[in-house]
Amino acid sequence: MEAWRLSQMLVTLAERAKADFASTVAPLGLPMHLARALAMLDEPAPMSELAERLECDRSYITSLADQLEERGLAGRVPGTDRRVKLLALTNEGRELRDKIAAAVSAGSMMLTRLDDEQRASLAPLLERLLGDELVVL
Amino acid sequence: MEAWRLSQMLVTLAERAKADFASTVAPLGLPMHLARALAMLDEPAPMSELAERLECDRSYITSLADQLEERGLAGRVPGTDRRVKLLALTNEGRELRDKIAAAVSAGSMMLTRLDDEQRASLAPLLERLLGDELVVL
DNA sequence: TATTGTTATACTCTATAACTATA
DNA sequence: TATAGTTATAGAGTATAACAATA
Repeated sequence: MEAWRLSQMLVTLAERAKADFASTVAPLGLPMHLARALAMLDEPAPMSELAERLECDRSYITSLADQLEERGLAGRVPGTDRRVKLLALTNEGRELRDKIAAAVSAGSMMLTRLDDEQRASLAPLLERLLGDELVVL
Repeated sequence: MEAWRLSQMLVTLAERAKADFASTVAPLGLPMHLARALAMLDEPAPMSELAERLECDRSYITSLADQLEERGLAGRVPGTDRRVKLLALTNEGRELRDKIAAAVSAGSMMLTRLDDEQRASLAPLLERLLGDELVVL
């Protein structure tokens, strides 16, 4: 069955893509989950929104936020609704986020294994697979 | 940067593909890692070979083998080298493996979101991304 | 009463190190 | 001495449930 074989490859690729990303980011001193969180903080976002975008529990966002704060990469700022806290990158956080983007662009599997044309044909397929949901790291 | 965006999508897809596979397989009573192991046991294989193919430590294979045995899905059989143990599917294991393949073929993201032509163009790109290593679930 | 974030806790997956048996 | 598998243990990542503050 073709779908079965594709699924097998996709799951294998999933493991590999994560390992690839993790090892690209490790030299910058970041575990993968923090790098992902950093990458989606272009603008301050409510913690509950992060939970949605990362598809994880709110309590885990608390833990991520604590770790980002400890490292001086982000801070909690109050929202207008006083129950809400926004997570916002510090200058240091923004710098690191840019370094991550550069490192991944330079060293990831995507660049080393595919040429321009192949990347161009892969993009719309990935978009389709990801569906209409937000495309976030 | 295009590579950066593709990497972001790929990591997101990685999470989703695994969740997709896991939830497809869950109704059959199997956690994902056991389903993966099952899928690569077409023929009896030394435990150390499984460790290579799953890219994990040998000790973890011991744990997987224990779980497969408890469920009556596979058994350890001695190899010619008496240090080696082969892991081999039972009949029950083979049946379940076939059910998994059928369920994934019928219900996975690959089928529901892509048409035949798109799947045909995705396959060679995935192969390229996976490189020359074994393509295994 | 419903929602946001926090705390405390526990579970799953996986690795490391030390060990046994065999080569 | 080196290799295959096992055992005991530990860590990372993440979830669940109960809770406080605010709406």
